[in-house]
Amino acid sequence: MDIAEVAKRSGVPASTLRFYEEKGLINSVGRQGLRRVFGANILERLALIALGRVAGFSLDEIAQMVGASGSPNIDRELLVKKADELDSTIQKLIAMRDGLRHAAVCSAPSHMECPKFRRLLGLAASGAIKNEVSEQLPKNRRSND
Amino acid sequence: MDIAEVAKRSGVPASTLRFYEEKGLINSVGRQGLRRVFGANILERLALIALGRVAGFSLDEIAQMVGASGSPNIDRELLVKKADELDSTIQKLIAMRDGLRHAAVCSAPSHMECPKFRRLLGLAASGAIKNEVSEQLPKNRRSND
DNA sequence: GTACTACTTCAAGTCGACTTGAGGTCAAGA
DNA sequence: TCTTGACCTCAAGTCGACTTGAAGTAGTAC
Repeated sequence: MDIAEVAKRSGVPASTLRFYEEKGLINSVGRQGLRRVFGANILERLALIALGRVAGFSLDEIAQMVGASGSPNIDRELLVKKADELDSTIQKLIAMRDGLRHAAVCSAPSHMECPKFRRLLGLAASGAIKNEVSEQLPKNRRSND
Repeated sequence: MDIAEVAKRSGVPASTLRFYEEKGLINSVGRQGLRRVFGANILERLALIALGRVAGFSLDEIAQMVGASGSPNIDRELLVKKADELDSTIQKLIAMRDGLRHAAVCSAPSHMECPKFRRLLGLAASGAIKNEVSEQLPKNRRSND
């Protein structure tokens, strides 16, 4: 497969594939002239990378886990840790969602006068929600536009 | 309150407070010489901003909602929309968390040979999880270090 | 044999939310 | 009075994950 084929099949832009290769996240099986040639397992590898990104790993972390070569040392402890982090993120987002949903239908003249909203505000202010959440997820990626 | 006081009470660094003021997210009630003087409601305002950030609003969006002045036009429709977005984010994170958690205890010799892990991989590859999630949350903020 | 197109490299730019640094001002304490 | 230290402004830097652009090359179609 050439880079365009991989891009098409995976939805990952060619520029990103080159970038990933440079970072050591993927590699091509060889070249045809100048052009990279990728093996079939590249798609799986890209899926693995996508998975890692969604789970909140940075590209560097992912590179460490999957190495430059195969699909080896995914540290099980690390997985548990990430799962736990995700869990606490989820809890916070649930609190947020419920708060937003209530605020949307709340009959108080202004949100500031709604006790539920104020409680939510308190949560945010106290930092109960604040950090961690933002540290959890990868940066903004706009859908391959 | 001077800026240091606000910083201490809110946990928001002074540099960030200046930045927020510049952006029109907050304003001081006046000056004492050069120094900004903030009213008591600044803390509530900052909480509101923190809340917005956690909910996935950008600073610009927040600025629009809270205006430069008081706590006015928080658009209820927008709240519902954000709540829905949060909800779908939550669903995806839950899938991720469960997948990670399983992978951590899975007895398959390599993750690649575990059917559950491969299913998760498939999800990530298909884009079922992929985007939106990353577009949901604000950028990385390192806990005021 | 030449035009075309899809690839290549490498450097630089982008985005959002801040932080950092240089250089300046001002009120209070020794 | 002089120094200290907390504040000020404004410009520039940072971070991660890419994208974009310029300039070059190589395989294919005519």
